[in-house]
Amino acid sequence: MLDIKFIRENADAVKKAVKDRGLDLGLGTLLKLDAEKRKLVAEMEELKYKKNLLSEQIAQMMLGQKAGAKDLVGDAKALSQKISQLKPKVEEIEPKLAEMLLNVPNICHKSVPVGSGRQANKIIRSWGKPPKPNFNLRNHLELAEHLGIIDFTRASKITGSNFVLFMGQGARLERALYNFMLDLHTKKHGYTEVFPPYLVNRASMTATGQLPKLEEDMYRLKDDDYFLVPTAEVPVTNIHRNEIFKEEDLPKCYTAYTACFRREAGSYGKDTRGLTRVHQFDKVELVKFVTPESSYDELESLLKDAEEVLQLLELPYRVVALCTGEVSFAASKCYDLEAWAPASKTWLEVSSCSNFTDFQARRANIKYRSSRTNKPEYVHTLNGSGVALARTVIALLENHQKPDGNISIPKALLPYMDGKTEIGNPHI
RNA sequence: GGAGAGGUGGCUGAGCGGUUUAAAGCGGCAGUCUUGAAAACUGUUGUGGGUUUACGCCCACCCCGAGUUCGAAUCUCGGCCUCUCCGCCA
Repeated sequence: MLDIKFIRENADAVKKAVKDRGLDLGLGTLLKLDAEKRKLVAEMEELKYKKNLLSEQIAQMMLGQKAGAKDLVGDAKALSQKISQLKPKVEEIEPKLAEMLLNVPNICHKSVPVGSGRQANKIIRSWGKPPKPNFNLRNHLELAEHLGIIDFTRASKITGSNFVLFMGQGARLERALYNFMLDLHTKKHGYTEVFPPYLVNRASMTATGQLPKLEEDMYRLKDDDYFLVPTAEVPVTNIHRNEIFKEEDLPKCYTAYTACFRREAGSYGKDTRGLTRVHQFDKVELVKFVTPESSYDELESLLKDAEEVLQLLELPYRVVALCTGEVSFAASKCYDLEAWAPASKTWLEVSSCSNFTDFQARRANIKYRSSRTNKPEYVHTLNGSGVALARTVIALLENHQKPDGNISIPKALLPYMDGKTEIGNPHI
């Protein structure tokens, strides 16, 4: 959420930012409602002031056992009535204004390329070389079937389409991957490990920006109005909702493994086969709470922490800076990490590293006591996948396959695979 | 799930219709004293919003939301959360 005061004073800049994202919001209406509301509130507060004065007089007269209080009570009553006539007008505007405000996106950083669509994104750098084998590569579906490590058919029987059932070495690989990532981020990169609830309430979802915009893409438990986490970003960022940090406690860095649940509504027909777009996937997430001055530097280091996962897994990837049209609603700047899948011949988005500046912090009311102003100021929040598993598994299978269809395990992962150097079909 | 108790400022804790603009203590900050520090003493000390060139003034906030009243931290109703006991349970 942007500061309404900021929008008021920088209307043109905000309008341009919204336009750069390819959105069309009635900012004029928002500003008009805001002005209208302030006028009404000022009027109402003036009346309240008078009423409070009268009440005080009445109190003193009653205590002094003086007569005449009755007349004043009548006056006060009249004021109360006037106030209650204004109240509904304000209450009509408030929710409209709040909703409009929640739907204004963050303003992109000046370094973000202006444009819309993937083609406007900017490739920052690439790492690793795609394998050039002298045999025919199998895609991840063929490999999964060959090795017997993923059973999509039975997953559909158990739940429905686009769910995954990892079996045997596949399940083992999944566990190895997130343990490896958690160890890397806690031991080498200094993040604190957390294991949060998988269900969160509406306030938490609103604070990180999933609501109200993306409600249809979330799994919701109607009896309790709880949501299944679409990413660990939600529970982990909300750890500090309505809190004030000491400046010396920043930056605060967390990493968390959770399953992630997404309905993927509106993406029917896209990536319907395999692991690319599934309703439940595993992810290790990185979340930071930092001072405003440091947030863009922290974004770069967050990105490097995520990149190292792919480097150690020996997966070729590229870093993409998203353009204004592609940066997510709550973010001011975002890098995607895309791993190369050589058989599918596609770049797979396995990580998204974003700086949300004070956008989430304002919604979530997360502050720190600044030594500069000695007042509570909003922190900046960042998060990134470190990394998302299902798609990383695609890249891992396709890049590390051998001519016989077995998968060689990268060195960094060996300690997590009981020393097994490859995954093979146990029945062959 | 059932019964009871409770949720007050950074913390402890009083107040249970109008001298409360929320007592007192602890903590924090500033000053006096001191070579320096501690102690002691003095002062100060929340958040959000509106308005003002500014000093300031005003409104709201005692878990959240409605209500009663001229007036609510205090009374009523609904919700959320915490603790204790019971039940159920991996």
